[in-house]
Amino acid sequence: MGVSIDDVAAQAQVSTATVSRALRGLPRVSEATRAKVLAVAAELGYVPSPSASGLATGRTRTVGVLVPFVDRWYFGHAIEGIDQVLRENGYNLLLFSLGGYVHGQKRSFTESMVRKQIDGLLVLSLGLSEEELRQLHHTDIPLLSVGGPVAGCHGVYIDDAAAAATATGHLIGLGHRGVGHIRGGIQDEKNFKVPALRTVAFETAMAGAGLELRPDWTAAGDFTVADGARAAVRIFDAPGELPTALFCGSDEMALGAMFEAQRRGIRIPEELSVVGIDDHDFSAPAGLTTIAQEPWNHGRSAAAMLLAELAGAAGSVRDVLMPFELKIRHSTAAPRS
Amino acid sequence: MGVSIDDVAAQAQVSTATVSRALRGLPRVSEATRAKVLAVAAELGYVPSPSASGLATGRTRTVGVLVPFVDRWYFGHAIEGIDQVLRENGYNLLLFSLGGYVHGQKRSFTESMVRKQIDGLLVLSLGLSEEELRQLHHTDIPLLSVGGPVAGCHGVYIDDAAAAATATGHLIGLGHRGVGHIRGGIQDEKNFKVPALRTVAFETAMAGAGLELRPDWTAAGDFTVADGARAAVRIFDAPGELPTALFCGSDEMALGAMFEAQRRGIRIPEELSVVGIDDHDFSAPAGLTTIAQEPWNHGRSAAAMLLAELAGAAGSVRDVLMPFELKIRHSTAAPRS
DNA sequence: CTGTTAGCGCGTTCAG
DNA sequence: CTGAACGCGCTAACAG
Repeated sequence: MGVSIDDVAAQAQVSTATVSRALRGLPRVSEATRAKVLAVAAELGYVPSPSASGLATGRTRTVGVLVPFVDRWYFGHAIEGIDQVLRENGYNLLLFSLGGYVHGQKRSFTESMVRKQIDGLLVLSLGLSEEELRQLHHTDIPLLSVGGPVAGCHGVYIDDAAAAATATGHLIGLGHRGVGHIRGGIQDEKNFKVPALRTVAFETAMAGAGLELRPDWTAAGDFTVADGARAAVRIFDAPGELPTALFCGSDEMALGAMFEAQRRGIRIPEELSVVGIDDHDFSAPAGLTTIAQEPWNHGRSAAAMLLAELAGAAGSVRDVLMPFELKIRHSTAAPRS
Repeated sequence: MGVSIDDVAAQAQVSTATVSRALRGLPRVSEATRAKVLAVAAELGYVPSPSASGLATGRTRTVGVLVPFVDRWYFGHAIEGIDQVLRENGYNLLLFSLGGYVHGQKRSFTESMVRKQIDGLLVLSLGLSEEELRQLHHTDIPLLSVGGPVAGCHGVYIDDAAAAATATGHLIGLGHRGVGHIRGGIQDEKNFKVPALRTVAFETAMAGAGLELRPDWTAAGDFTVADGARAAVRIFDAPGELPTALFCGSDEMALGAMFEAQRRGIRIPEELSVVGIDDHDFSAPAGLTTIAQEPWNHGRSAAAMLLAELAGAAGSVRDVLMPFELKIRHSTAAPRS
């Protein structure tokens, strides 16, 4: 079954040490014998055992990716980007998903899951508890966050406050004065700061323009379409006049609000402008104005930095701010009157 | 740094063999010494090295998951389900994504990626080439497909033909006679049969009802919203009358078509009924009538079977048909006149 | 019930 | 430039 390095060595009539050196492109091997070894290895279909080389070197050529969900827009795309550069460099991707809160039970992530299994870890938009963070740092493997700031480690993400401010500014610039808000973070996941950053930036922008924050025009959701629709219901059902615009903490929630508006015959953008953040795959087809970010590039960038660090370039892992861009489509316009 | 089994053995004043037995819950260890070992291990924060035990046992407690994309509805949810049961059983999940066709270059999946790294493999809705399949079987690790039939190995998925027939039947039962079709599979991925199964079932159902298949009412997409919208453009732009209903190969395409219809002021369901397959997260909020399937359960079921097989229950891996259900919402109704 | 002894397959000194 | 020998950390077979 398993053809090992000894088989190759025997067949090539050299020692296992030479095979090892030849196959890994190390110097101190004559071109002749290297060619010979390569040929024999290929012929025998030899592939080194990761377990064995892992044991010998202490490195697994595997990086862990910790995510709260894999089935959400940002994470799916980020993982895709990470996978690309990992694979390009011969690294494996070990996935750890917390799967939201299955059955209300939080699945915890512990050092033991990581111990000696991975060379580095990418943490996606996830607030780790102090305890978990401490354990992780204790293992001394390189750590990097993607999608949002995580206390105690560097990360790659967009400036969420600036993004939210831009979106809000777009609405205000259009002339809107009654702006509602569907914010994220209803679940209040520990240390996950993105929803709060966007919320605060919105409120600051509104205050800066001298506009009122109306509680009855504010609702929270957990970043999903369904929650966006539910939040919209609460705002639309509030007594009195409706806002002329809605700032949503994520495109999914914005889209949910649009569905609800459509259900009620509220015309967009004539009666209501809606803006989100993300540039979800559905946003362009739906004509949603939004702040675009590219999670796959966040993933690529983060993975590249982590690999550089693993390759020995200490200090490669640092904070990186990714670009975002306002994409004006058909869901926003100047208010009616 | 790494506290090894020897450290535990020394500290507990027993042999490494005893430590190994105690920690793995094997018999032939007195409760007293087992407790002692457990205590010491906990105190020292000992965690076995996967590489070492992998080398010794030949098993990695890791299963590979091969997907065409991770950032698509079906796959993201299926992976989530797989991850759950794997984690519950102490297994790791090694992810291999083909990432669609990055830069037009197909990333190939080879035996070497798997060699000695995983104990089993779950292939998600992916047509492997004959060559790849042969290589994989050659490694003799258990193989199981999820989401669609793959020649040469068992799988868990829904009866796509029946699902498509049910959706089509719903339209016909409502009285529609002019039914358009947005089908999947434009990319024609090798061996990926799901789009074709749904397409054929639709055409058979139409023929069975004595209804005409009009080429100008047919368009193809690759299962995404954007493509659904594009396909709808082609159908809506066709000269002559429009169909009164549209059967779509996936919810994403159905949703794309709905966006395009809305853009043109075509009212749903008054002027056009739309039905899809999947029950995508956006479908309920959008009011889309569809055939619901639950990919996370497909993943859970497949992972469970694979684990049973790995646990020694030969024959555990077999074909399983998962349920689907017609969910009537607001996108379908009887035709106007 | 427990300890001793071999490897598992590969990387890595250190001689030559 | 090459080979022999040891060790990585753990499990498995065999004694005791």
